[in-house]
Amino acid sequence: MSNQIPTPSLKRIPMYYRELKRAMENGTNFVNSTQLGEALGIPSTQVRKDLSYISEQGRPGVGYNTATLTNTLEKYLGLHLPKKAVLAGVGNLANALIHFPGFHLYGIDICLLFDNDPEKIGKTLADKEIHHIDEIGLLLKKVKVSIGIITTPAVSAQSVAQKMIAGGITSIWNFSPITLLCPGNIFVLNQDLSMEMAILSHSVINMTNLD
Amino acid sequence: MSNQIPTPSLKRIPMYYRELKRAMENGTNFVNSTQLGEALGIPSTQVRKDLSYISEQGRPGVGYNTATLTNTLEKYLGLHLPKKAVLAGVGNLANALIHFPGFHLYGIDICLLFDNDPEKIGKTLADKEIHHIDEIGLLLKKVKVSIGIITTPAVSAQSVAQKMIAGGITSIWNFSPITLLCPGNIFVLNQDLSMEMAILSHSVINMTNLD
DNA sequence: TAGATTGTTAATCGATTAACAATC
DNA sequence: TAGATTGTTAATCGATTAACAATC
Repeated sequence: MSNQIPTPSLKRIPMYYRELKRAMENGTNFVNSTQLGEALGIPSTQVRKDLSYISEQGRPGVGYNTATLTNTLEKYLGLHLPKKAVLAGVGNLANALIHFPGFHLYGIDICLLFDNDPEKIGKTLADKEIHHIDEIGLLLKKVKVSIGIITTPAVSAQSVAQKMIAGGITSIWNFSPITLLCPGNIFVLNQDLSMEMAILSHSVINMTNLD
Repeated sequence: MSNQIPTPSLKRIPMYYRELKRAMENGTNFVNSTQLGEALGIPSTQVRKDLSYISEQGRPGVGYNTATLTNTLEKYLGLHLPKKAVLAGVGNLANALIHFPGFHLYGIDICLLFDNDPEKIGKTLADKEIHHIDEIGLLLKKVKVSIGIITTPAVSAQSVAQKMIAGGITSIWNFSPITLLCPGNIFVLNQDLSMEMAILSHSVINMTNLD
């Protein structure tokens, strides 16, 4: 029963959530599928369809109660639950991520940092000590961590992933430019920014090519 | 004729390119669709289908010439052409992006930085001066820039986008947590990391829920 | 009640994939 | 020639959307 929501729909749920939070801030008590859709560039039918996978809380003639729906989506996405993460590869990207307010807002706590550069071991970033990657197994025995963030160069990524998985991590956010080979029960979210950059490049070419 | 490649296929092209570059480094002269597919977790039929939108360079019984195909994809994505970009919102994320090697490798040059914080104006990041956002129109008259990168907070993003568009920018990489309202001829690539974070959170919940 | 909007069915649209003739 | 792999057709699968009865 748990997973018959289509992947494209699932990926839109966070957008609805983001928009609902904004509606909350504006003091809007009810939103309808047309309003949500227009704010996000999505047809209202699709909004209703997507939400129907999760809730049944819309009121015909009225719309969705902002607070109730926000809460439902928050629960569905698990944002209300505290989740621990570790990060490996302490470079500029790691620095940006660790200061990113989103983690805290979405219930994710980056509690451990790792690197393999002797220069960095023992130093801190955002008040968190940087450990040697070889210590990850030992340290993960002490805390239950579900999320691993990989911001290492390509060459280290696969071995880091394996160490994380050995330590009990089940979800990986992979910023490195490599396809990780992982067991099927591990959730891998790939985020190689170069891939997006290439699409951006393509868009520039095609802009000038036509219309 | 130019755009009948399906969006999902287009999004996979950069992955093929990345993998081909790796094959080049390994000195592999030919790759076949099965190899490419296995490296990326994609069925070989889909690899051939995707590539067929762009090239017709595979040789039955042999596969694809690594160098030739790399070159074809590079051209298709426009990576070989120099492209100029500006960035608005000089925070931690901007710092990570500007030091990201990908831009250079993919032919993108971030040539101008903008912010609205008086503290930052006149200072430099990676040897580039930070200008006030209000100067963007003036400065864009001097250089032809096609890409705008928005790493500002949500509240400034829409107005920044408008200024970029007024300055002749046609492709926007939007890291801010807001849906930009832009004319239809502007290409917008949204990259709110919170959206991915929410999916990651959801994966953690569903991991523990079942199997 | 009249008007508005939901949730869902069925039709449409589009992407994936199996299968195989063509060809190196 | 025999074996391997392409490019493409047609079948399948899955997502989007139009339409509308149900309902607030």
